[in-house]
Amino acid sequence: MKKIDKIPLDQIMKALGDPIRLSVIKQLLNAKNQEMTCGSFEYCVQKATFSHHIKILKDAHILCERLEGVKKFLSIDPEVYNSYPEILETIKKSSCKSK
Amino acid sequence: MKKIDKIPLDQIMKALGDPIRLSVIKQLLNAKNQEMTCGSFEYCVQKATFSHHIKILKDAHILCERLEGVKKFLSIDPEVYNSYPEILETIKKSSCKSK
DNA sequence: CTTATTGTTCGAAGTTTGTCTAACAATAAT
DNA sequence: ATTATTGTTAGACAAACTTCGAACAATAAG
Repeated sequence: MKKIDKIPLDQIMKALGDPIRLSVIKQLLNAKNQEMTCGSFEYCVQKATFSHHIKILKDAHILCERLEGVKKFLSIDPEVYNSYPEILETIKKSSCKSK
Repeated sequence: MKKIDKIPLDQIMKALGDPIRLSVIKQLLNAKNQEMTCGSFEYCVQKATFSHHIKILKDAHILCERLEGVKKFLSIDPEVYNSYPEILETIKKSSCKSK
């Protein structure tokens, strides 16, 4: 149980350096309550591949989840809003497709 | 000779998702006149490897260069200041090592 | 002309990544 | 009990990435 004091920027950047993962963040920023289930995202790969990308975002502590029965609600980790607000701002403004 | 209308954010992120390359940007942000020669950077890999990372940053249109004899002065592409100022701001504030 | 400086290019080796299909697990609904 | 929904895991594979040493190229200095 190791506490992450601060997520290194290069790991954040690496995790976000992919169109699918960037799209996930963008969709979350536009979503009601800032949360979505895996299945409610729009993506252009197989389910398993998408799950893989979600895992990368969770491993990088960019996403966190909330369970509700069989559903998992994903949202952006509050720590990202605190540590890297400009990055979220940049993604929001970017033209990366969000759907 | 193709003109780049806008550099996609995911490509910027991918290029910056590496500690060496992030360090290059950080060192440039702290440098006098915002420019440095390849040889004046601090890095912990072989010369050839470093050259490879510089090439990635140039291919992503994050760096541009100015020749002066046998030296190449590298600097951050002005387009990055225009399109993604918050990212440079984030790197400047980050604790990624700059030397 | 020879040597030093500055930086790139060329394989090669090993690692990581992205993708898929298939199978699995857990809850919910019929 | 069976079936549907939601999502993960395992195995496989090709493509991309990181790194290195060695060779190369171009200019500058002796």
